[in-house]
Amino acid sequence: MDKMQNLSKNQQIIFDLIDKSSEPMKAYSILHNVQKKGIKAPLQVYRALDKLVEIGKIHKIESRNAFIACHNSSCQVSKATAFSICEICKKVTEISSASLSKYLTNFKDKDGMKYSKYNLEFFGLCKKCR
Amino acid sequence: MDKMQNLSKNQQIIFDLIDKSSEPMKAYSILHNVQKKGIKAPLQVYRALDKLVEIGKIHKIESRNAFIACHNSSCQVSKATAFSICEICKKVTEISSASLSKYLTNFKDKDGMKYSKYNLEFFGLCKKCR
DNA sequence: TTACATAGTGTTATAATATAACAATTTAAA
DNA sequence: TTTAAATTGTTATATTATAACACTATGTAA
Ligand SMILES: [Zn+2]
Ligand SMILES: [Zn+2]
Ligand SMILES: [Zn+2]
Ligand SMILES: [Zn+2]
Repeated sequence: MDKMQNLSKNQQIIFDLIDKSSEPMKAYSILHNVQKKGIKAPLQVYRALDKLVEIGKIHKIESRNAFIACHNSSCQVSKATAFSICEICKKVTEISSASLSKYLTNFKDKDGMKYSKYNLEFFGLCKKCR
Repeated sequence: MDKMQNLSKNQQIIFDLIDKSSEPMKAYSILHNVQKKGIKAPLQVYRALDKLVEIGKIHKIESRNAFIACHNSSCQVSKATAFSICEICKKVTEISSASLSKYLTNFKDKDGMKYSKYNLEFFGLCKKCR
């Protein structure tokens, strides 16, 4: 539930790698980078990724099949995520906007349904690429 | 730009199938269903899907790798999409909310950046599954 | 009409992403 | 300490998506 829990060996290795990376990392690129540390099979990577996503240490960028570390302390453990994605340089940034998360968390559809979770991906050109 | 343009043979076959479906369809399930109509290879499916997405006749549900027909005449040609997804029955519905699309289309991040496109996926339980 | 450009098709092969199944080991509680 | 839950290791396989190349249809403009 919180992000303080201890990670297992593989989880820690993979989290450290993603956390250091300046860009979202793909599963097989992660695999490549941790083979020298003894993680040899895709499944070992995917299992760690699943857990890290579940506890909110990382997020999956669905449109890119890639993973980034969460740097947003207020993000509700992977339950409410928003990202900006540059269509040229592919830079991905987690958006941390109280008003946006408030708006979406409270959003009700036509039937009055409220949602327990959302993922939002914005696309455009980043500062550098404009 | 508009949705009125003529579709090619393969595009029409694949659009008709997705449009008739009550749920999002996956590429290889589509392939399976159109083989009797002469579409034999994955690439034929993916090319049609790419085009249909581009012109806004269908949308890709990124978290599911599946495709649904657009039934939202006001949706800005795949540039601004929102869906609700039931986590039990997997039912997916395109959300058509003027206030939501207005809010997101006008959303500016901390640096004042406005985005040209977004995709939002809400998760929860649908009416039936609650 | 002809020439040209653009979009679409068919095909084979292969790349990239992700999970199934099973056995063993470690860790955390009761 | 015993038991349950989580994690690991491993092999094999399933699923999703693209590369490369040759050919065909369609629209447009001289
Ligand atoms: Zn986060
Ligand atoms: Zn950029
Ligand atoms: Zn739509
Ligand atoms: Zn449901």
